[in-house]
Amino acid sequence: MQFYNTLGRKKEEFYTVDGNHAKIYVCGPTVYNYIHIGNARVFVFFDVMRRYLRQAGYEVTYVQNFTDVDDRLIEAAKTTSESVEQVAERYIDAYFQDMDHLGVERADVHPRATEHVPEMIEAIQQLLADGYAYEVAGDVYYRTKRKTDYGKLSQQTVADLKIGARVEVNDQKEDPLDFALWKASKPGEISWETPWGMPGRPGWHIECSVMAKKYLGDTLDIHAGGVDLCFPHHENEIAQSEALTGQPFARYWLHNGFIQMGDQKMAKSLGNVKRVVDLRSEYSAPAIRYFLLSVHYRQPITFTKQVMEQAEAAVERLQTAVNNVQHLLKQAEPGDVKPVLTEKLERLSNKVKAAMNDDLNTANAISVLFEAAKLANEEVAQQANQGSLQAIIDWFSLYGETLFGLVELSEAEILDHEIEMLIEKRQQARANRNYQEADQIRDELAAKGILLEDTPQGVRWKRKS
RNA sequence: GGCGGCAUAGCCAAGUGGUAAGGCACGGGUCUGCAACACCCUGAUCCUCGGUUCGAAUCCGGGUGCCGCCUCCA
Repeated sequence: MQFYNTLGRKKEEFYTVDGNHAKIYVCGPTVYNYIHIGNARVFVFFDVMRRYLRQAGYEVTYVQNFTDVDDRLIEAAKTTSESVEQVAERYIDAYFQDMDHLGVERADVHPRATEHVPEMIEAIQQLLADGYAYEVAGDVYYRTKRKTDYGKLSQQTVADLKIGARVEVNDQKEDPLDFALWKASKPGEISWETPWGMPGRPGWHIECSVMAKKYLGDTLDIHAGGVDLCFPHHENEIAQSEALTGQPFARYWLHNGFIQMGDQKMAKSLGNVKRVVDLRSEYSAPAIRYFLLSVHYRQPITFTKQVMEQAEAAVERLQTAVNNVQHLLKQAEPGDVKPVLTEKLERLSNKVKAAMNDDLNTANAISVLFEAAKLANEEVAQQANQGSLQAIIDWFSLYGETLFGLVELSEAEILDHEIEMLIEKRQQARANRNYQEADQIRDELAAKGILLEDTPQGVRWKRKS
C-alpha cells in the first residue's frame, strides 16, 4: 500500500510503527459555523481511508479534534450574545448531523481543545523552559529559528519564507515567522489562568500537538487534512511536537485538494460557500459522496450543478443494479455460486484493492463498481441462481456499501396493502390487454412516488428519488 | 518575489514509457403493449512547440492558460 507523503513529496510504502495498529489524526472543524462541502471532502475521504485500512487488516485508532475556541468563535459568540461554549455546542451537534447524513463514522476520539487546556499549558511551559518559546506581555510565541528543520513539510526554508514577506508585522515577536502558542485575552473574553501571569487562551496549532500526543502517542502513523493546512498549521505542529518529544511527529502527511465553485475559489468573501446542511436537501447522500470520491483526493474538484446531476445519475445506476439483483434473489432458483462468477468477482475485488493501494485512488476503485454493476445486470438477465446473486450482493456489501457508502443494501420496504392491490390490479389489466387502465394505475402509483418497471423477471417497483 | 499543482472526448474523470479505464449526456439497435430498467454498437492520439527514445498523454526544456499556499480558509 502506497501513500503520497507530503513530507518528501513522493509516494511511499505504508507501514505502521506498531504492528497492525494504525494511528491516525485528522484535523477537524473549527466549530463556529456549519461545515461546508470542502470540509466534507476531508471527512468523507479520510473516513474512507480508515475503512479501507480496516478492510486491509489494520486496527485503526482515528482521532479528529474540534477546535472550539479561537477568534472566529469569539466573534460568532459576540454577534449572537452567546457564550463561546454555546456556539461550539450548536455547531458540534450540526457537524454530527451532517456527518451522520453523509454516512461518515464517528472518530474513536473527538477531543475538544477547551478540554485540554491544562495539558497545553504544560506543553507551553516545557517549551518555555527549553528555550523553544518566549513570553511577551502574556503572549507566548514559538521560536522558529531554534530548530533548523522548520519548513520541512512545506519544503520552504526559513529564508524562503522571509523573502515571501507576506508575514504579518508584529513587533512583539523576535521574528516574523514565530507563531503564537498562547494569546493573552482581552477583558471579558474566554480565558484560562496561566503560570506566566496573564490569563489567555491557546493558539491554534498547539491543540493538535497536545491532543494527538495524548491519544496517539509521540509519533502518529498518518496525519491528514486539507492542503491549505500544510502551511502554516501542520508545519507549526511539527515544530512544536518535535521540540517537545524529540521524536518524529507523524510519518505520513496526507493532504487533500480544494473544491472550486465554478471557476472561482469557494470563500466566504465571495459568498459561494456550499454548506452541507443546504446540500442535503438538494442532492442525495450517495451522490454527494460520489462527487467527493470520484476524483483523486489530491486533485481539485469543481462543484457545478451539472457535475452533481451526473453524480446523481451515476449513483442511481449502481443502486439500480443492486436492487435488480435483490429483486431477483427473492424468486431465484436455489443453487451454488457459479465458479466463473466467483472468479470474476475476485478479479474485481483485486482491482479495487490495487486502486486503493495506489495512494487511495478512489476514482479508479469506483470505476470497478460500475464494472461490477454491469456484471450484476448480466447475471440478472440470465436468471442467475441464488448462490450467484448472493455472491454479487456480498460483493456490493463489502465495497459499494461498507467501503464507499454509495449503495444501500437494506431490505426493500414493505409496501402497504393498498399499493399492493393496485399493482395486482394493474397486472390483471395488462393480462386482459386493458392497457388504458394499466397505464392509469401506473400514473396513479407514480403520483404516490412508486415507479413500476415491467421486466422479464416480473414487476419491480422503486420509490421515486 | 518564494513554494506547489493542473491542462485527456460535449461534460466529469483514470491512466506517469509500449499504440487511451469508468461514469454522465447524445445517436443507432435489441428487449417491452407503451414506458422504465437492462444489454449491444457508436466517439478522443491526450493545450502548444521542441527534445530524449525503437516507441511518450506519460520523461526533459520553452511557451500559453488556469489554480492553490505563503493571511487561524478544509
